[in-house]
Amino acid sequence: MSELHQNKVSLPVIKRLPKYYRYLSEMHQNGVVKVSSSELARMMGTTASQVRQDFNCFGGFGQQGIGYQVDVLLSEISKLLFSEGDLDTILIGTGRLGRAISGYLTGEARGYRLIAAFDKSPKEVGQPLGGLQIQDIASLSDFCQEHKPQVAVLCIPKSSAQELAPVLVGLGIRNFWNFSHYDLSVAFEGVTVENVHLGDSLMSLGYRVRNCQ
Amino acid sequence: MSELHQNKVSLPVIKRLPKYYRYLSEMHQNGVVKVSSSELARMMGTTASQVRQDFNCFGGFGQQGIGYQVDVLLSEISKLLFSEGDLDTILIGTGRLGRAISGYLTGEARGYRLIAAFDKSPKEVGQPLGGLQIQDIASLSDFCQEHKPQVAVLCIPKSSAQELAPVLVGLGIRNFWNFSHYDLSVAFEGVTVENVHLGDSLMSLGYRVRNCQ
DNA sequence: TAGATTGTTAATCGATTAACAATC
DNA sequence: TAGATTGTTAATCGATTAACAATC
Repeated sequence: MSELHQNKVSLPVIKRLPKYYRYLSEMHQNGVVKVSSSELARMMGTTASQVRQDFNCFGGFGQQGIGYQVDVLLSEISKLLFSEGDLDTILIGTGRLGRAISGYLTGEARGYRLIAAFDKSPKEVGQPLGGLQIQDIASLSDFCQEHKPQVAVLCIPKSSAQELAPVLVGLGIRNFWNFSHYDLSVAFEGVTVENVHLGDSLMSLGYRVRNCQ
Repeated sequence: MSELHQNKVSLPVIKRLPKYYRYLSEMHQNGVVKVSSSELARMMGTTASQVRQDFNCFGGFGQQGIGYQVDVLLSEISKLLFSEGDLDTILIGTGRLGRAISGYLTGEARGYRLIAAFDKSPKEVGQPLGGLQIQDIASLSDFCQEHKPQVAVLCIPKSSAQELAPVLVGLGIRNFWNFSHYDLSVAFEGVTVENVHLGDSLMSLGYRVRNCQ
């Protein structure tokens, strides 16, 4: 039963896939061949039930009585995460954070191709950034019409994001890695947004530290 | 009924507090005086029920029949998030990401005081970083014994995090803002960890883009 | 075959949403 | 008072965990 019956996978499951990928990659590198749901659960700090339920969202990856083959599991999850080639991606905002993220995208990340970076500051425009040349935000429209990027990474302040979001959506971009503190998903329907709200993250840590939770 | 009866607040609620804080700050700046749970819910893309349930984890912030006063709500939530002064914080790892985060901590973030930055590279050690001088990781132990930092920010690779985590925990640090791909919470009990796994975030976005969810 | 472990259904748990009495 | 809106209890929904038949 190895075909995918991935009708509608819940967000909690999707969010766990990368963690499975990390642990399985490591095991694979260490030459581990076989793993059971309970071993994997113990390593990852979860339950065997959850591991099996999660994998069964995508079809049967294991062998009853035996367990899971690490390479099979890894390649199936890789297919889910990275299939169909790299995603053409543009970066908006080349400040400190934008530059760090650009390095991450080009260097370590898998499944994405950074094809352009934009900034509105004349100081930034024309500067090199990881093999690319930073472009003026004014040329965004032309660029998108020509290259049809699939993903935009927003490393800009809230106010700029609020301004730019309708433009980007209007240009056909439907997927966002959003570092701005503007809530894209509240304003736009049918758009896929992965938020990295550093401020929120830090505040919720602060709450837990101060209130001992 | 304005006293806090905050026995044990669930993580989903805690994670929503920063978002309330953001929206209420903006309203406050715009001179909005009063808001109802349904207005706030509509703005934030949630439900009035959830807003009221959330606020009632901390006690009654509103007035029946009237609504909530923006300034009361904002100051109550600020108390929850930022009370008891700034948290002494150290940064481990001063690469691209570490530098971006350091700027964020010193510049924009509220409730934290960055008191030291460490790196193991001799190239980094001694360099200035936002008013501080980067220290050698070898002096971490002495520094912590003297200054008792409460929070460590980990901007280092997985392997370094794996090595350093027991050291940091041994030195009494119990709170982590973790950008490394090492799962601290799996290995250590009784430790508060806020993860920012950029790789995981990007992969889960990739899944949704590729599988149209 | 017996033991192990999956795939899958059922039970539990917790979070969200709805309902409504309290009250401004 | 009547209308509005909270605080809080009850109902629903969904995710996690447990149980167990299928099967290697």
